[in-house]
Amino acid sequence: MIENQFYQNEDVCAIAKNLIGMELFTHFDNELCSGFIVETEAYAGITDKASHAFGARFTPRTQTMYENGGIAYVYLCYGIHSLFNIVTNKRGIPHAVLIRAIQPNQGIDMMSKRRNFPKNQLLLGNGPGTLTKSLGIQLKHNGISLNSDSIYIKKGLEINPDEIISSPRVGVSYAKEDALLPYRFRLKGNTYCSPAK
DNA sequence: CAGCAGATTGACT
DNA sequence: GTCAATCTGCTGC
Repeated sequence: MIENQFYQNEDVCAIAKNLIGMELFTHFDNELCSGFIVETEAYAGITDKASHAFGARFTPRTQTMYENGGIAYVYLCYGIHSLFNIVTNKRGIPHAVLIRAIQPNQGIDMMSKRRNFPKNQLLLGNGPGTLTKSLGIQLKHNGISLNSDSIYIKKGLEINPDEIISSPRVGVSYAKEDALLPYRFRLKGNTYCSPAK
């Protein structure tokens, strides 16, 4: 089990990187499912324009991000898709790591069932909206502890730091401000990563 | 209070 | 490649 101290580190990017290769478990309705995290994205709260907490915005929806690290932040995007985030840092600092893709490991039958048996298993976890559906994560799990019986994370694959690719959203001079925006981390050569945008 | 954009996905042209 | 589905929260009237 991962200690709360890990989640409450102030370096959200380091956490996003360390989460690569870890195994995410869900235990709902007596069904155990898990997958290795192969792609994450760090959201550095108030300095990240893409974050809902940019500019220290505080709404009923985002208040979960302001809690202590180590809980889940499940957000409904476009009214349809649940996005699963891991809240990091300490209370009052809205940092989070979005899980963008997983590689299914345990309970694949159950995940397939939830997704209505897709032909390709890659589809089970190759996007932030699809992995939540496969694992059974729903809006009502917003704010749940990541050390609970329902959702928890363990050390999974041993990852060589060389195998983790980080991709800043931009790398050019015309957008200095945006150069600090979301850091994406992915497992090199892993086919389960989400579609690049 | 009406209108719009967005951390997305999947079905259809 | 294009577009609808559909919710939250911001902006402007």
